[in-house]
Amino acid sequence: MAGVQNHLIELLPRAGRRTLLALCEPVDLVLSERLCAPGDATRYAYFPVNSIISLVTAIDGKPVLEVGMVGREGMVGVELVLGVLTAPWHAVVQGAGAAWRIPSRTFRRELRANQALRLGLDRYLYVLMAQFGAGAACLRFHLIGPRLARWLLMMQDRAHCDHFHVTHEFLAYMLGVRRVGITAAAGTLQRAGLIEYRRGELIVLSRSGLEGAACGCYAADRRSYEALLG
Amino acid sequence: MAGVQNHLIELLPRAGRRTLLALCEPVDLVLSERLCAPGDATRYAYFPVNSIISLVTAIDGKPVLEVGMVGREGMVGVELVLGVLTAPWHAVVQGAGAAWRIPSRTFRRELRANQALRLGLDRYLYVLMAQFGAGAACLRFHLIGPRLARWLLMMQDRAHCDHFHVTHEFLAYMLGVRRVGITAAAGTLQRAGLIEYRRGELIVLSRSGLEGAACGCYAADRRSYEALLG
DNA sequence: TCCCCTCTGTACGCTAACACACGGACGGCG
DNA sequence: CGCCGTCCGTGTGTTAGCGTACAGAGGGGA
Repeated sequence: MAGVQNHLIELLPRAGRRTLLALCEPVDLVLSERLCAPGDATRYAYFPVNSIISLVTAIDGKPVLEVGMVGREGMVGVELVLGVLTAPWHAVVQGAGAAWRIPSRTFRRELRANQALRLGLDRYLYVLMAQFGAGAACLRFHLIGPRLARWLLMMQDRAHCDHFHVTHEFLAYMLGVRRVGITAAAGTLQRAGLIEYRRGELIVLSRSGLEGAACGCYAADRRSYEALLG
Repeated sequence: MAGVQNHLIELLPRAGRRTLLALCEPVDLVLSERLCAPGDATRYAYFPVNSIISLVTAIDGKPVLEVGMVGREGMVGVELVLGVLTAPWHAVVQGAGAAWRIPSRTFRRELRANQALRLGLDRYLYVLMAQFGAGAACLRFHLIGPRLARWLLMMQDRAHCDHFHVTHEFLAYMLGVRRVGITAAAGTLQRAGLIEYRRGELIVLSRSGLEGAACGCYAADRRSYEALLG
């Protein structure tokens, strides 16, 4: 029980937590694994422990832009909470690690029985929606540099360590920009001494520096989460 | 009962519909009225009949970009469904008209009692989330022209008439672009014979033409709604 | 050790959209 | 009828980011 390590589960009262965990199985998610795709029936819900999953939206079926990031503060498969069996986006493992997994049917049954679970996940859904709204504005009005800084901070929050495996190419994909755009922005952050990277490994040197470089959306997101699930 | 005219309510079984309507009162929403703002406690939920409401997201407290549009196919106040009492965005009346209104407390109580209501609204929430995700990609990758065409079509669907009162200035605000950008795009649509406008009045001349000019996001949104609430 | 593949740096031309500014046109109101 | 506020058209210069292309630098595998 001490090793649960998913915030949404930890928020449950003792009894509800125990029954939910009894229905879950621990899994190791591997890098680039696709947990679901739009249109496909969702087979499992996931509660990440130290894994990280990106929610990636598609245009004409092709995934093009990250719209959400899920770590131990959240879950993958929110559509099940709303009684829908297919996901509206791709969910791609972006940081390998452990997660709790529960079959869709079992999860939906438990949702009906476990009131506290339902209430907690409803709040998480609200936070997600709020982030989507704010994220759209960020995408439209903020420059690549601040957006990159924000992304790195979100990543670090979920990775719980200061270095991770990402290429410029990948970052460009997540932020919906060209690789060259990332090279420029990341170069600036590196010259400022905030990060350091080489060949796909990136290290955060100054968290506070990044917070200064990031747009206000990062702080806003955190406040929103804290207020409802803190 | 014949005059209900809100799709979410009409989807309810006869009994549930009747009890919900008994708790609602009809109101007339006036142009530019603000139904809620982020941070404020939501006082009422609204089920538009022939009114139209824009959901507008803010950066640093200033509303800057429309992220959703609500007409008789939806509702304002979804946060209440998730058990949260404050809205994450502004809701601004964009087309005057009638709506059903229900106080927050009453609505939440009814939600607990009326299972069908809850199930229907959950699905609506899913559609909203899906639209937010897709909308972000649209915002990022599509040009002003197609986005404008899409917006006009969404508006027409909800207004149920082919002319409405909007200025270029206002359209620019909704789409998060400059007024001049709209002038250029709207001029193109007008020269193509798809719309006609003068001094704040805009008329759709060719719906099918607009459908051709709009990005695929319009059709995708409709499909998504039809699939779940059609 | 050498090769090849991946990743990063840089360069060039292009364009959608930006900021700002101004003039003209319509229309309500006195 | 004339005034003035609102709304639309246009023009000029600027910029962030795009598409593309190529070269060098690591690093792993044969």
